[in-house]
Amino acid sequence: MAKPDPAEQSRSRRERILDAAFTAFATRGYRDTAVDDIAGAAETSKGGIYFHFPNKESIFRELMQTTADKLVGRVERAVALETEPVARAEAAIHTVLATFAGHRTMARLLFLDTVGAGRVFQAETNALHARFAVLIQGYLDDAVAAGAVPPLDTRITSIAWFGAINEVVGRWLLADQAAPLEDAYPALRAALLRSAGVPAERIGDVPLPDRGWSFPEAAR
Amino acid sequence: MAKPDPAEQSRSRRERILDAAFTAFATRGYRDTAVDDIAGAAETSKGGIYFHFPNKESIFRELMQTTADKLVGRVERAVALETEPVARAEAAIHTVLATFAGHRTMARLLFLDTVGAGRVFQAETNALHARFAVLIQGYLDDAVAAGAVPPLDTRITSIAWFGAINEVVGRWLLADQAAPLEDAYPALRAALLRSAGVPAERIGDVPLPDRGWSFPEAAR
DNA sequence: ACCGACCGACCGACCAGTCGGTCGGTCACG
DNA sequence: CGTGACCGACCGACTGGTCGGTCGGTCGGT
Repeated sequence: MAKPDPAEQSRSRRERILDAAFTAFATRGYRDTAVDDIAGAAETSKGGIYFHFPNKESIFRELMQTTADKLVGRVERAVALETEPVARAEAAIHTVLATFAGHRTMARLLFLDTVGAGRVFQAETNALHARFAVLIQGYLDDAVAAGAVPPLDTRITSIAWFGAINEVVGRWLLADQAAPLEDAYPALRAALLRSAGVPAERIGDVPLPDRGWSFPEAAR
Repeated sequence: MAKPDPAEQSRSRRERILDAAFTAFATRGYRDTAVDDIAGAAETSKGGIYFHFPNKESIFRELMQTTADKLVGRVERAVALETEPVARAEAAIHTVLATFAGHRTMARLLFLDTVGAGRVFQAETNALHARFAVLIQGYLDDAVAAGAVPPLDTRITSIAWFGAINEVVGRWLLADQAAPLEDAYPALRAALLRSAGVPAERIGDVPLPDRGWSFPEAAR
């Protein structure tokens, strides 16, 4: 079957490695994937891998890069089909969910803190997130029950809340010289309350961030 | 100074280890923290640590547990001071942000995928998140410019959007037998659009999830 | 004399990355 | 053509280093 075909074979060997690494990283995580594992799955050897890549990290980087590119591409194409702003946003959200729904491994690679965490801690983290989400869901359920908020899917909403908070805190943590975390409070509060359907009057005015240097790009 | 005070000294040794581990895990991450590091920082020895803890993981678990407890406690206390549902939600959000603002290490331990990821990948992940957030921010800015949405802090909002999506996908990934990801779309879409101030008419009706067995608790 | 707290040298598993070597092919050149 | 120098792709045993966990031993207090 299909004689070696040297050039093609050799060119595809690199792809095979990438494929194998993709699956391995996505399922076992970066840290728990040994280069030998990848070699095995790609039906090659460690030496073969190090012929094509300078080190383990570069494989991961390339994978992240191209995978993210693929997703961004999809989103941008979907968005381009719409003209009305809200419809564009909807298209973006939908594309992301649809893509991940169809490519679970892609999701794992991109979105899970798959880098490093061993199975155990994945579970640990998961439990932690769940704990907070349930806490939030309780409050939301109360709000719905009290009629302060229209009926809504409190489960998804609470997960979204937690994710939003998590991300805002995370970005703050990783920013080199971040503004005080509390500066984010007004906008975050407003976004979350609105997302749960709290009427605008109840939320009140939200100060906008200073425009004109919206991103500290000047100091360079 | 301060004579040994045997009992107290011995009781506090455990605390010292916990403290040292807390800082170490929060700054270097779980994987990059060697037990010897903790021992050094706690001014004890590896053997001393293994006298108090069965293994490295248990130290981490205990830390996560108590830290989360502390935070949940604060939130619940703050919430208990309010009666009106929306005010309660606000209190919760505010408490979380305020706590983290004052305890950066606590935030790192709890919220960063600090488990395992080496510095490099932290940055990698950060860049990835930023990339998507900026993408979203672009769409939001457009929407604001087009008047489809009232002026708002698009930076924070886009971060929140990304976080929300990220979390929803993440939970779906980790769920043992999750409903199709697309089932989450209507609720997530509605939450996000509302959070950006899209008028209710534009969003339309959102089907509620089946109630009556809202959480598969029955099968046990 | 005994015990509980603690010490630190040591073991063994694991793994990224290296390096000497193989092997199929290719390309002058006679 | 045949052939031998050469090369690039690939192999896998090995190395160097790290790190969790162990274990025989010390030591102060009772």
